Amino acid sequence: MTISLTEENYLKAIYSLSSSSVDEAISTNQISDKLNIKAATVTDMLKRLSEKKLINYIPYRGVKLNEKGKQTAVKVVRKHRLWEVFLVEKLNFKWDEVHEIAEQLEHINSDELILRLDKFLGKPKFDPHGDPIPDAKGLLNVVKAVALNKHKTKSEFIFVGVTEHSKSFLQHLTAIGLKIGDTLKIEDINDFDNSFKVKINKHNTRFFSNKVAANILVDIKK
Amino acid sequence: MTISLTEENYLKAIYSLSSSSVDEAISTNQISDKLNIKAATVTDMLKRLSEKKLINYIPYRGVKLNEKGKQTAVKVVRKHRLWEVFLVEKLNFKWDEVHEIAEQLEHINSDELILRLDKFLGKPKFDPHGDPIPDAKGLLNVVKAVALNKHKTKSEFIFVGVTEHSKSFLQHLTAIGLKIGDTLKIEDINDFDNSFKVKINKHNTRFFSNKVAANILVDIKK
DNA sequence: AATATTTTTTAGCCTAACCTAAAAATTTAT
DNA sequence: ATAAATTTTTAGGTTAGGCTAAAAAATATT
Ligand SMILES: [Mn+2]
Ligand SMILES: [Mn+2]
Ligand SMILES: [Mn+2]
Ligand SMILES: [Mn+2]
Repeated sequence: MTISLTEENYLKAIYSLSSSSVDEAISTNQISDKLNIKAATVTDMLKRLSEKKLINYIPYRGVKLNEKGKQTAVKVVRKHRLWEVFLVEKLNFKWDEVHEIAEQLEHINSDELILRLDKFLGKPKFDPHGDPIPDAKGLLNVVKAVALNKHKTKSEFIFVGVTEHSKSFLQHLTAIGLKIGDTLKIEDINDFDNSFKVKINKHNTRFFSNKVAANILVDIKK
Repeated sequence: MTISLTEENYLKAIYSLSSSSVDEAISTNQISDKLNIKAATVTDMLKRLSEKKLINYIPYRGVKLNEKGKQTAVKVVRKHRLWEVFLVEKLNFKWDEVHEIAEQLEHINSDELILRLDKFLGKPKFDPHGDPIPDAKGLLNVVKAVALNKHKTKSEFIFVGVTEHSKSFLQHLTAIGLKIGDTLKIEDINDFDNSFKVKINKHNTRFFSNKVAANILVDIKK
């Protein structure tokens, strides 16, 4: 039984929606919004994925991935993130340029290729956006990082990832001069608009809107 | 106007058929045989490619690529061969393992990616099977190599490529111990079955069936 | 030149993956 | 507990890319 590119994209979407709302069923409309595909079409596909035993679908009640479906989705995510590492580390793309190309490459079907690509890249644990790369068994380092705007303390943080992957957001961070691994220290939070005054690498002071801060993931520096 | 994966495969097939019979129109049946798609389906597609101004198609008279179609086909070939070099040179695949994966990778759509991949690989001129890689402008080193079995002389040759790309043939050459770049000297041609007795790199004597010799391309050693 | 064979096209069908409009089920508000 | 609003499904349509069977055109044989 073969899984089409389109089916892979539906599974990936359901997987991604599931990880933000743990253990709850995903609705037709959520998938429709995420993929920009009309709800009626999504219903069609859910029936087909259910037929193929990749999901548990109850009409009107939503959908969950089963083991097979989750495995398939995680594999696509693994491929996506490995290819992003390849594009940045080996071909010198910038982190805001790789997502669209990886959207294509993630559907290339060859286990041997993933295996060798992973080895060639030195078995990376994270992609250029700080997202964890599932291992060959589908196991994934859960990232316990928290968005910068959830913190109020003036302690030091390390910038470990982003939750938004749009070109404009990533380019904005590059323009500010912020890269993954940088040290961040909250110096002030403005009462008026909840914007952040932050010191980067103990050198440069920058201001982040709350929206920017909400999409920056940090670990507390030890 | 976007060109689908399927359309790319038809254009590539027509291109490949054209290079063996220069300047003659390609028939519906030739394409049907090459792609293992029924002739009626091919006719359908030829009408569509003609609509899209990628080919010159005259019903009952066959088809030729026009400039646009040729350009598209050559670009797919360029991508295919660059990816094969990547797989062999960087990921250590064997030359008989890469074709199927390259059949997928050749459809990844990103000019910037081809550009950077080419640079990363050191702008290679030939793929692992000795096939020339078209440059960014679509220009191609014409290979003037001749099949070994066309030669009768006992002079020395260099093995520069293969005309057959099947796994079984390539594995056979590997088993014999023959690699691209090796020196070949015809020691004898058997009257009975036209098989070749050949010395490889002045060391090892091997016997090639005429069919094998027909698929080995050689240059005369200077 | 007429007939037989081969090649190609046309006609009619199918499936995957999309769509819109309408109906049905569920959820929310009164 | 109804009624209104929202969500989801069903019904019917489209396009790309495949198929088979039959018709038409081109080519080969007598
Ligand atoms: Mn991405
Ligand atoms: Mn990423
Ligand atoms: Mn190949
Ligand atoms: Mn090749």
